[in-house]
Amino acid sequence: MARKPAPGTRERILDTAATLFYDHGVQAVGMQQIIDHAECGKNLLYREFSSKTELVATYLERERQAFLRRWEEAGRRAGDDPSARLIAFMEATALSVQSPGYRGCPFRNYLAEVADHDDLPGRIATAYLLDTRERIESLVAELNVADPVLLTERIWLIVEGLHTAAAHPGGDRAAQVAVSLVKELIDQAAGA
Amino acid sequence: MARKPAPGTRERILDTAATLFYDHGVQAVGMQQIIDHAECGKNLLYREFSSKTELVATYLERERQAFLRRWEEAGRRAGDDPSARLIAFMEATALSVQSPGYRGCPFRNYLAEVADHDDLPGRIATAYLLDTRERIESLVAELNVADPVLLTERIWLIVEGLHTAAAHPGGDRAAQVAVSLVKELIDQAAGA
DNA sequence: GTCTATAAGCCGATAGAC
DNA sequence: GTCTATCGGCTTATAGAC
Repeated sequence: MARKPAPGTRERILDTAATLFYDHGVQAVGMQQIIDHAECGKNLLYREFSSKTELVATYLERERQAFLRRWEEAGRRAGDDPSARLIAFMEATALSVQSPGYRGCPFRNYLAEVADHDDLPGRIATAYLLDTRERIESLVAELNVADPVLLTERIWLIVEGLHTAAAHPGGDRAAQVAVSLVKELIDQAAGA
Repeated sequence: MARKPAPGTRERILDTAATLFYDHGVQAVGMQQIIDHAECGKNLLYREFSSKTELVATYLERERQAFLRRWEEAGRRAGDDPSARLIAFMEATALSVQSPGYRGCPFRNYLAEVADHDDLPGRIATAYLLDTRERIESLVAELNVADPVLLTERIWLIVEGLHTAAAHPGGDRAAQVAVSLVKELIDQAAGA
């Protein structure tokens, strides 16, 4: 009789790969390296993930799902007020970029290191960016501001800057500065 | 006697490598690919650049020199007023990120795709970031604003965001938005 | 574990200027 | 013929894939 597949193998490989991909970049990590760290055989890895591209896509998709959960949780705690939800999103982002070992946004890093955005990982990464931007756009549309397009563009610029700046030397204060600046822009657009 | 070395060989190879490195990422481009595009032999490339790391470092260093020239030229045209110089820098940056084929800042892309920042290319890239940030800091210090540290952090956040956002889908308006936002922040900090 | 492709880097072979 | 800039193939390691 055949041996039963060990449960959680796929997740364990994916965990290992995700850590390596994030810490060293997708291109710099080889399949052999993942196998060594996951302590599995090549056959097992290729049984679960038919190619490196698929493994990368799964890694990014899992990150995307995690982002969506964080977004929903932050939104739930912030209630119905769109400005509170925007600030909650900024604070959640600020928290994530301040986590130890932060090395930039996985999606932005992927798009920076791989030029071809037409394969599955590239489509997931661009979808993440467009989706996040649209979520901000929707919340801003609920605010009663004179120029919602401008405010959306400004917040998005700060979000992009936050992810990038926090990964660079001297980026320790970026999170705090980004949150306070977005608050000020919302107040300024809504208030006065 | 002996054959004369062809003039401009080093520059031609470097031009080719720079284009490939920028368009496809440093890691994705092999030495053979550079040789094929530059239409030279391996020996010639390795005579001019002893390793790929050195070639990448030379590429980044040349980009850094080009940045310094643009900075000085923009500063010269803006005159002595620090706020005019800051805005001139933002406008020059806005222009560069709107150039066709823009695929992000070469230094930030390098740091995103290579995790080890201790080798020569990594040191050049981080030096560029710290230097640029300090230049902004110096100009802001010349302004009479209540909180120069905060204004510096805010402008830097927008600069980081501009480089990143302009490379992403829907980033067409980022340049214009970044310039106008920095103008507003300077006016707000100095004026009212 | 093995296979093929390709990476970086090295060296014998080639060829063009005197 | 001689000398050297340049070329193309070689080596070793490692990539992805079966």
